[in-house]
Amino acid sequence: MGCSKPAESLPASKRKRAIEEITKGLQLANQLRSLLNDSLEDDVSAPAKDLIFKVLSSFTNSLTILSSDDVSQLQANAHGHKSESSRGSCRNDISTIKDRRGRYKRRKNLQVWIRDTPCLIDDGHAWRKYGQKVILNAEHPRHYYKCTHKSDQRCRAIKHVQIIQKDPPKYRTTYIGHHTCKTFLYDPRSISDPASEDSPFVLESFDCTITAGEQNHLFTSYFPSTKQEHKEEKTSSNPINPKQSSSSPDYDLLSPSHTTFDSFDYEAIFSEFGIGDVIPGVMDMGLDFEDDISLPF
DNA sequence: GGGATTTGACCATA
DNA sequence: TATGGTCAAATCCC
Repeated sequence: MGCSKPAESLPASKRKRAIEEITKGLQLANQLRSLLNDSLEDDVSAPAKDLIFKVLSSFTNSLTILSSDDVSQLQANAHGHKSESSRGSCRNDISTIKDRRGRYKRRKNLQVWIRDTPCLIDDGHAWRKYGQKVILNAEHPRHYYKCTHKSDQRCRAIKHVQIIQKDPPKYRTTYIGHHTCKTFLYDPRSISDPASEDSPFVLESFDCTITAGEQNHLFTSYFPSTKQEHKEEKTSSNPINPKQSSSSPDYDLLSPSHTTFDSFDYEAIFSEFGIGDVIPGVMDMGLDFEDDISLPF
């Protein structure tokens, strides 16, 4: 998470606007980069590309700085929140526990990130599956994951994974809410939490077959592995069902050093290198945590 | 034995 | 009321 000091003095509304503007700038810079890629010869466009690269980096850093206080705010606001782990910890009152079953507040208006990928991706966070549901008119069930650190660090991030297309394979991963856990195993210089991303977006058609050179360039400094995630993805041919045995070619792509990344940098990196499309989302940006945690915007 | 996954039941929302 | 989201006991696996 950010080593940079957040823009704490900035009012939430202004900060939100600033982020929106920067996000817009990021998109425009991306368009410019695409134009440069299309229209100019390499030797001519190299300086321009370099410039664009710096502009994109600058926007990315700005977003990181502006967003980096989300977690501290969340944790501060979460003070006094009833412990998740206390739920059901006392097994001698089963009837009481059963009575409470399913009593929860459904999350809504959370920030959402959607990724459509031809293979499953390791986002660098540890997830625990907590449910699976057959979705109407969907060929494959949806799988529900929450952050492993939900109980010990009250991290509220969850994700849903669903196969939306079989041939060619297409997985839709929906990230909901921000990671508030501090267990980041990655290089803190490079990694920012999804919490840093202030604009929901849809990533479409991420190409898992980028070259090794590109992968090294993109990921080498970014990602060691998450033990649990790595294990999960290595031991499963069906990435959505980790318990099944493994030999899927798709899954071979999931070397953690190559595919582990955080969503925010995911956008930044792939924007910068022109891999995959970043499409701004239109989803509600508000937050409505069940324990009244709220982001400043 | 402890942590992760499975799965049926319950609840919220449209 | 149908559907999706979450819970938690049972089960599995290392």
